[in-house]
Amino acid sequence: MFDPVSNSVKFPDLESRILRLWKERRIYEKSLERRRGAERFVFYEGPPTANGLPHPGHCLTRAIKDLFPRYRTMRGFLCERKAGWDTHGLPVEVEVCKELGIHSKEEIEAYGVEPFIHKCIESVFRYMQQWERMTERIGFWVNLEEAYVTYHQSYIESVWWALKNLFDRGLLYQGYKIVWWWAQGGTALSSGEVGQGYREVADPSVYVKFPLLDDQGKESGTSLLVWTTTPWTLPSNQFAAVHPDLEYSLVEDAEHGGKLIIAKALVETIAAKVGRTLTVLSQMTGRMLVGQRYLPPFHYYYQSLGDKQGVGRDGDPHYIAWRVLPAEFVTTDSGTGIVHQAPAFGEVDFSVLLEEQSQFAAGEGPELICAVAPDGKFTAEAGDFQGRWVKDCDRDITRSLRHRGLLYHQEQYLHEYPFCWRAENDPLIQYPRRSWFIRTTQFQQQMLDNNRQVHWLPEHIRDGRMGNFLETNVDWALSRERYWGTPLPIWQCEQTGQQEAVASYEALRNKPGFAGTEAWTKAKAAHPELSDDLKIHKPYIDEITYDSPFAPGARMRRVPDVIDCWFDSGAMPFAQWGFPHIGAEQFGEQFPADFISEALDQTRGWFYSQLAISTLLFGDKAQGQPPLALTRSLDFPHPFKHCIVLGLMLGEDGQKMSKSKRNYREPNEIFDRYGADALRWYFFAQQPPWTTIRYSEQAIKDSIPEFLLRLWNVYAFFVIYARIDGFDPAAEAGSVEQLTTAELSQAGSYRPANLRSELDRWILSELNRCAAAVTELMDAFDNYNSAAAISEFVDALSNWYVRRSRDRFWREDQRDPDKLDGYWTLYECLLTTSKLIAPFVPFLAEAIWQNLAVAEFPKNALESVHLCDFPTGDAAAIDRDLSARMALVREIVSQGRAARVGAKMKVRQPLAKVEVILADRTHQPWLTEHVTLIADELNVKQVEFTQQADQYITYTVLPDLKRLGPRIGKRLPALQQAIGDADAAALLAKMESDGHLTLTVDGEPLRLDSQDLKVRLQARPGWAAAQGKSCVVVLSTELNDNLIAEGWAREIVHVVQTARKDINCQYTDRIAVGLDTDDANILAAMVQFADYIRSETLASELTRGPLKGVSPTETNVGAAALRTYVKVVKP
RNA sequence: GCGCGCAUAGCUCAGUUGGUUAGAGCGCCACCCUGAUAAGGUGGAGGUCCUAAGUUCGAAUCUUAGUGCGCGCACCA
Repeated sequence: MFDPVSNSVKFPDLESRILRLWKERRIYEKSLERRRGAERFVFYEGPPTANGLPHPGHCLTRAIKDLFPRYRTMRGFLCERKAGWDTHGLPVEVEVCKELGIHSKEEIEAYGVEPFIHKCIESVFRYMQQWERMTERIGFWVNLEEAYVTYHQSYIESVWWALKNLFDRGLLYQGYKIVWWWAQGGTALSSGEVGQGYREVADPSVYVKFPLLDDQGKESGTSLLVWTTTPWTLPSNQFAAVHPDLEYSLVEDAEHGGKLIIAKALVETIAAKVGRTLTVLSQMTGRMLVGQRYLPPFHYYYQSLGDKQGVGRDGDPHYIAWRVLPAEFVTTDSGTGIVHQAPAFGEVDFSVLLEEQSQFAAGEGPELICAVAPDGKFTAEAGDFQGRWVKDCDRDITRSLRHRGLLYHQEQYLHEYPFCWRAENDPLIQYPRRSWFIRTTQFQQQMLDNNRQVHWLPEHIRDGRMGNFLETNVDWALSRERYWGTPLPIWQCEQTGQQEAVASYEALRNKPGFAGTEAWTKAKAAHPELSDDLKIHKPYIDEITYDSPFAPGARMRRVPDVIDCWFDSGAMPFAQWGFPHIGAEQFGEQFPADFISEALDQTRGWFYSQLAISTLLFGDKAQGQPPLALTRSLDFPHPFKHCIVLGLMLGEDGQKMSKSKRNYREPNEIFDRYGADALRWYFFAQQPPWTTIRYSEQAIKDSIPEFLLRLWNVYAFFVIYARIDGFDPAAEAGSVEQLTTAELSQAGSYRPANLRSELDRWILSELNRCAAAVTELMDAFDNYNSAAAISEFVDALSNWYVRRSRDRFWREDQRDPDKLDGYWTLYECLLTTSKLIAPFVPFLAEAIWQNLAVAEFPKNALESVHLCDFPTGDAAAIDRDLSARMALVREIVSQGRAARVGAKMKVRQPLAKVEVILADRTHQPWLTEHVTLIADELNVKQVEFTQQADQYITYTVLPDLKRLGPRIGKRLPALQQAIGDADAAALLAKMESDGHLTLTVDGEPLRLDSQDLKVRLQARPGWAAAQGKSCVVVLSTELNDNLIAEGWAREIVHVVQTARKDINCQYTDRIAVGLDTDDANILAAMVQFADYIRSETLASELTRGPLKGVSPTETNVGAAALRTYVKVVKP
């Protein structure tokens, strides 16, 4: 027996009950158990960073990550889902710093690295719990107990193994490079991280004079005009660069008093900027300027090195700096065409220096000039500016230039500039630094090849965003001079500087002379609760030393760096298992992933880091690189095959979601108000997942009545009547499991579909059509169109099948075969729908299944819908003709209603006749046999399909362009003209009689068959008619006494039904009705249709006049007053 | 500056390989139903498919250019 169903359902409450059920009965575990040994569908969880609270955008990611694994599990695959947490790196350190109210590295050091690390792990742990709660609440089934965590020792050792592999192959190297440097944080950032922090800012932009020197080293009176937006780099100026082939002009600015050299193309622009006339004195090419010496804007280095010369490779002496150099990259897009070179603060400038150095004999060339310390403050070499943050000095530097007459012009320059992605107020600077790099550029082509094999959704990511990113690949800046991260596993000989990589703690312990474990032992003794994973983190790991294999007596010490946390997450395909130290079997079984999904911002993040690491480590079988010990062959793509790239979710205001703007609602509040299913359905059904999605609370709310509640009402309807009628499938069908058609058909009263009514066969056909479509779409990762198909089916079920079936369920005879057919049909539809929606809205699906299957078959039915097989549709049950026909019926009814509205004829008033004119008469014979349905819906006595309908309509005959276009192409307009000129009715008559006709088009005959022409109908004015795409419906509005009387009767029924509702009748209550009116017509109708009124209203007594002790309902029927008395009759 | 994407009804969004009358939901207006009922349903109004040029017999759809928005990239000196 089914449990009674509340008709005022609260989805959030229902969901919490389901969550308990899943947990208590371990349904997720059982869903995997059922598929043990089956083919795998491999899913990788991109680890969320555990350093902040989740917002609705994260809910979308988790919902999509749940949808496809659930679906594939129901389709028979084994899909294990291991949770994961990204726990290292800058984000965490920054969060902890905020908490401690500190910022710089000095402050962290002063606080103490050891307690700082302890804070980091605490912070991560806290956020992980928040995320776990959201994960469970949204119904994301994932194994949280065995989550991989990037700070775990086993995980780190996997990463170490990978790094050792790269190191041993010469792919991990230390280089002196200009990096994007976070001065306050004291570390370099990867290009991926830098990319996350670009912001538009206004910087000072200065035009500075560099006075040229003559042969004697005296000022010549002419200056180079140089532009920069970073005045703070001027003290470190080393060269000025010009394009050798560019034209330059010597100009005079009379007012400012001086001769200047500017690119010819920019003279006018600069004159306009300063608002003065620049008189051109002469022209020259850049080549002619090359080699000239100038006076730099600051003397800090110049005073000691200005006259210094070095021996060039040509054997001659050359000045080592402050000369004009040729450079191809100089353009006239902006500035002056002469570029200030501070090699310490620009990658290109630095390469200019290297090039220049190569022109000198060893040790003779220019050294790098850098007046800025790693903390971003000027060094003692910058005199007055010493100790000050460089960006703060821009103003004073400009002032100094002005005082000395070197500032020619100053303005604000609006441009994008990178800031630290985690410390938003810290601008990054380019800075020379020795750091560790992975030689990814060497594998650029392989990465591109690998990427090309990935099935990206949407497709354009492949060659677009991802492809372009790979095309501009640079070596991965891996090291971070920070604290909370995977330590770089490289130990260096303190004597020779030689290095080696270590792949595990075990390997380290086996080194001769291994020592330095005291720090950890002591910490653990003082804080026994400390996680053992900290043992291989800073600062403890830094204490570990061992005997150098490179020099007797020397010790090996670890380099101090930790690594980019993106490398951590990118290593998860193997590191989640601890591969290769442990977990080789799991890795072999679960590599590569069939499916991953994250938001668009992960293109340069997790998508890239995975792809890069995998390509470098595992290569491609086809390209001959020996794969590591894997059970699967290693063809591209790996480590993932299908990737859904989610669009970013914007806040309600169209802006990026941000905590400070509060332009979104906390996920928990959404769950409490609307429920997880409502949110999920909104995600899946509102738009394809890769579109930028604007958070809309209203749309989430709407998914309840539009879908969830609509289905719930059908379900509630079924249960209400099944209980009333004692419909009890379990009494008839014994051994069931998934309640499939085959299983249900054991029941005695279950009749095969072909014996059931047209309506039953229709909805079963729709059901199977829907299931087949959803299966095909979901196999192709198309959740949007799947949801649309399901929604359409539920609409058909609710608004046509149930509505059209109601009177069957009201029949007295509980064993009426047609009634039982209805129950079986609706039961099957609901059971199958529950399975279809299970991956999408798992809570509602489960609630329905629990009642319709489990409560009814407690011993036999599978205990959760999520253990069932996904319904793929039975082709034999699909009847496309029937679908088309029923669609036509629905259109006719819809047009009939429109015609009634137009004629102001309410549906309660029966009409004698409607006439239907079809544009295409293919289905007319069938319709003729099924007119009762139409008659009933439209409340008419007779439905006629009219062929000779000229009085009602005009025909327009149109060519079927889609058919004819390819065939006759350019002749189409002439054909359209010819058809337009001809008499439509005559053409149709001809077509009707001959099956084809021939028209003269462009002087040539053209034979058309019936398929080539389409008919459009238009209702003539003057009739109560409405026209749709494929039919015109004409009402006969003439009434006779009989029709009017029946109309009265229906009015009476309406009034009585309302009264039933007013006195809160149960569905099955019998009533006594008294009607009191002076209107003879109504009285007559009451007598004439007494039986009808009684049966419609469940009235056992129908009398004229008042009922004792009952207060009447006063209504007007037409012009007459009617007093209605209703009371429940005790059985 | 370069690249990727987006632009359709008041709002949120669909629109399948180019095809005749461009759809849905919400909102609005008018109604219906009353044995799923603090539900349900029907109809209507509402659209220069961002602009312009082009390709084509035919363009919301394809091409090019432009405008606006989002995102990304970086030799922004």
